[in-house]
Amino acid sequence: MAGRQPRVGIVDVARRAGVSVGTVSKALNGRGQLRPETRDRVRAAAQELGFVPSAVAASLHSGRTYTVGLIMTDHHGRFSLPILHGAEDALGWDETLAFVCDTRDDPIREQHYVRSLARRRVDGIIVAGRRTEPRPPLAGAVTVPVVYAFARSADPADCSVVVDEEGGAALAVQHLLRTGRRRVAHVTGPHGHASVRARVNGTSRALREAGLELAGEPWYGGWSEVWGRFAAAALVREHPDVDAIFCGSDAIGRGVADGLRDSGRRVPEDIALVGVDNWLPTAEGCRPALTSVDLDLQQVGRRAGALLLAAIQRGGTEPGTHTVPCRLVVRASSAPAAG
Amino acid sequence: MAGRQPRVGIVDVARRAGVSVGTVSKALNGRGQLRPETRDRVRAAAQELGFVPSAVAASLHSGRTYTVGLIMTDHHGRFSLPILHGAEDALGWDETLAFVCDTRDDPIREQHYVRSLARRRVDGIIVAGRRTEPRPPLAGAVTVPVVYAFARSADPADCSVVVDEEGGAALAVQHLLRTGRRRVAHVTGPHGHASVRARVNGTSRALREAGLELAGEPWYGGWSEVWGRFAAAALVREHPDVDAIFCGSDAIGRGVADGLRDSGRRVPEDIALVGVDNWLPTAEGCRPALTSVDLDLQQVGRRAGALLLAAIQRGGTEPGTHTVPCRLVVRASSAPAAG
DNA sequence: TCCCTTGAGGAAAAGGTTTTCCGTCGCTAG
DNA sequence: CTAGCGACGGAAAACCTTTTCCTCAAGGGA
Repeated sequence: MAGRQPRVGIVDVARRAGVSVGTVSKALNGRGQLRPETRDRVRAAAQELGFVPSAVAASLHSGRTYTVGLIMTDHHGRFSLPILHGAEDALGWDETLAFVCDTRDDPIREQHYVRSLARRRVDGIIVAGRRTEPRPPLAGAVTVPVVYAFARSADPADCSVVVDEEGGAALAVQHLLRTGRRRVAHVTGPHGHASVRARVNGTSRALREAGLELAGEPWYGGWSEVWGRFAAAALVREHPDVDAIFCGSDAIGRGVADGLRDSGRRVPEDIALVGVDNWLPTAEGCRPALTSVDLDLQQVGRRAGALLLAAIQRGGTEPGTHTVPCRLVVRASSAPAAG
Repeated sequence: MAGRQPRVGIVDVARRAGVSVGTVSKALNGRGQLRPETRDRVRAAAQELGFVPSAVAASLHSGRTYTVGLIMTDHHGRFSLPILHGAEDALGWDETLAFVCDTRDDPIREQHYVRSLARRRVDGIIVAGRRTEPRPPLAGAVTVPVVYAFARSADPADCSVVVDEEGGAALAVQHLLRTGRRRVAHVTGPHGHASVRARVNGTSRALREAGLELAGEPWYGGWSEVWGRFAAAALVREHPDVDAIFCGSDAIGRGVADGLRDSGRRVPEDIALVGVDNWLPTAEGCRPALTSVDLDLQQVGRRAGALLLAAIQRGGTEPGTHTVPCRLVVRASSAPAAG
């Protein structure tokens, strides 16, 4: 199909409508002073000819492309796609389109993409990180506004939007306490991870505020179900009186749920569970369905998009790290204790 | 940052290097006849000035934007992201950038995106479907080549790349037979789904070729773990002698695995399991890890990208449906029966 | 009656490259 | 000595809109 017909341009429309090209532009964009009848005639001509104005030419003139780059580092898109959706919402999805660039964790590739985006004159760039470790800022002289989302830039002079992970952890723990739990343990990811640290802090803080403390040390491990299963078995052996476990991820949570069942503990009757990520396939596949802290990445994306838009319009981002709160999604795994 | 300095253009480079703009263009693009010394001088000037050529202006001239649209309909990106990766590989990720458009399953939105892409003069469009149901072709007069990936277009005159689902099912069954299984059952998704049908067909064919037949009817249900668990329990009751189950998805497979364990059957000792999708979080989280048919979507994307590229260069796609084979990824759930 | 104002639409510049077509210079060969 | 050629690089058109003046005509007020 589409046998390379020579594109119909604004001049063709002008000829057909019997007006000048300037008039066509005005008619189609609702600018200038035109008789309604002329406007209609032009619109009709454009319609009949199937005229599609070239955003390329328009960009050349206006200097704006209504285009942004989204640099993502998680190839599965679990974090970056919600961010993209939020950003689209904020930027006006019918106005601004996004180039999605998956760096595949290769700095060289990332550099390439940044250059590519610069050449294409994107209006701005959103960098969507993976886990919330601060990341090195984009290399090279970037001449457009950049907003880092989810993973903040290591340079505090950059503009970043992050999740309030500590607050999210507190939310989880407070919920567990409200359901009557008192002996809360914490099974989480690798020691040293920024988000692991934040969650430990939030957990401790919430417990302290309630006059309690963590049951044992946090259990550091991986992000996997296997680790969750293993940790659950060990945990009930070491702390048989635990009645709630806050898990650093849904995968861990699901592993813990299985591990507890294997150890003869019932969830939530004996032990309540809360995870993090609210990742539906895992949280809802869990037995029982897993209460989870939703990082609200879409909101992160919206915020990032709004900041980027402001930066584009004003020219230049204002530095600073913006924090978005988490939400708790309650499911069966944290139903109040029977007793 | 980026205090809206007036962009350095090719004329600035020309002035600095003491040559004309045409010469700068030639020097930077390695075209024309230039003294090496001139070339170097220009390159140096460009470097010093931090000149970044505008792809917008270049596109305006050449008519190509080195840009494609990727229309996706699965917001989680489980299918479309691998396709995007493959497409990038084929299109040259350092040449061509992709606008990613998530329709959120809204035809209006899709239309909007198509128009948006047309205005931006993308060189082509890839439509990445969800499950492999044929989908209605893009609405409106699309003037650039379109390739449908994963879900074929309902219009056979379009160009589509799909997975050989039937072959994939056969692969799974043949593998089960090779490990010594003889009584194979099939638990799958909703009756009527194109991919469900294809997998049933592939299953029957492979069994027939081995002189066997399916143990009972296929178990139609949903794509969820819950369905898998339920089906497993019912299945062992109704067909106690089954020694292998081919599951229509990894989620189902995982549910089946759990259901079997609950029913006191061991996987793989008593019953071997194979799933479809090779979706790591599910397949590897499964106990035991689930052997799975990998749809090789990246390959689908590569193929689609290659076809699109050819169409762009020649102007117009050649119609037809292209099929990409699946791969089997063997894990613990299908180890040979002990006996 | 004449000037001014307002409404409608045209002409042309601008935006940043690429590319084609020429011109010039320095040589070489006849 | 001159025609001709090769090497190098400049001038300008082309790509497609948008936007800023401008012009022209008609109508209104003094």
